[in-house]
Amino acid sequence: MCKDTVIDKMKEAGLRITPQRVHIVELLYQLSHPTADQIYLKMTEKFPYVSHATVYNTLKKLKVIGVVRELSNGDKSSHFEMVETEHWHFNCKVCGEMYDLEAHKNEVLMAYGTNNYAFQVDSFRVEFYGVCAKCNAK
Amino acid sequence: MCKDTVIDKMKEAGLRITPQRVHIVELLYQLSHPTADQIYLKMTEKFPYVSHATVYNTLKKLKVIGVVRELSNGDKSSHFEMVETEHWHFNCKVCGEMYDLEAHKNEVLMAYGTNNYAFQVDSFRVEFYGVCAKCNAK
DNA sequence: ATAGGTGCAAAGAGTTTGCATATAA
DNA sequence: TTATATGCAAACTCTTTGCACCTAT
Repeated sequence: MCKDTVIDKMKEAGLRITPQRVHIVELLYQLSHPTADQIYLKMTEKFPYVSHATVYNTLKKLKVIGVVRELSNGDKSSHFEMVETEHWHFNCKVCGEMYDLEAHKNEVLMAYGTNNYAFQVDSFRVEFYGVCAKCNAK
Repeated sequence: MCKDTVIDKMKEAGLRITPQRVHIVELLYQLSHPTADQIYLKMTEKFPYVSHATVYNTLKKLKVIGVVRELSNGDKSSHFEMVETEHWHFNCKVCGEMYDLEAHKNEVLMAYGTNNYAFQVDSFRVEFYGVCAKCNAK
């Protein structure tokens, strides 16, 4: 999903396309699953008077219309990323780094349950997102 | 992993086995991925003067020794669960409910990309936990 | 005996809200 | 034109911290 598609979806959803919002979308592509505050800090380079409210508010709306996903792994603050269908992350319990796994996917899968790989994988979980049976029935 | 195994791991890690901590472990089994505050509230039934500090502190230590995992999906507060190797959750974007998927796993997998199932699956992600290559090399 | 845990209260951090002003449509 | 977004500041919620007392080992 490219930037223009995201902006189209925002228009469809009745959201206004402001320069701030466009830049937030751009930063979501540029930065690697940033926190709200990381986006805020980058924003200030282009919009020195941007407020936290704008960043949080926009991220929340992008999430509601389904183009952004909020991630957290028990760090203080949430991370955000553009929604793509398949998603793989590796979370290091030592340094707290969150890796995107497009490149390392097979290596991590192989590493699961062995000690012979650069990544040491202790466990994994799978998260599905959508509408549950109960809400679907309404 | 049963309660006694968890308590053994706590001893091995040099943690003291207090009545409060035993009860927190029990509640982690009884409740379905509770928040810290849900555990705190249940605690007060047995320990009327328990403090938030005790609950948060204990959950953190259980997490560090690897028997508890902290989950979050952008709700205000984190959810906690006992670590088991394979983990599947379904997160409903309408009601916010988090379902354990042992029973529904196949149904959810089938539902991915179709409209013919009770669960409507929009996307998924996979989270691995362990030690990254960089930290492993140290 | 003593290192570590508990309960209390206050502080900290991230996020949200209310409101006046500004702006996209 | 006008409904919506922005920026500011204050409020709110979740989590952590400091400290005196207590307790598991």
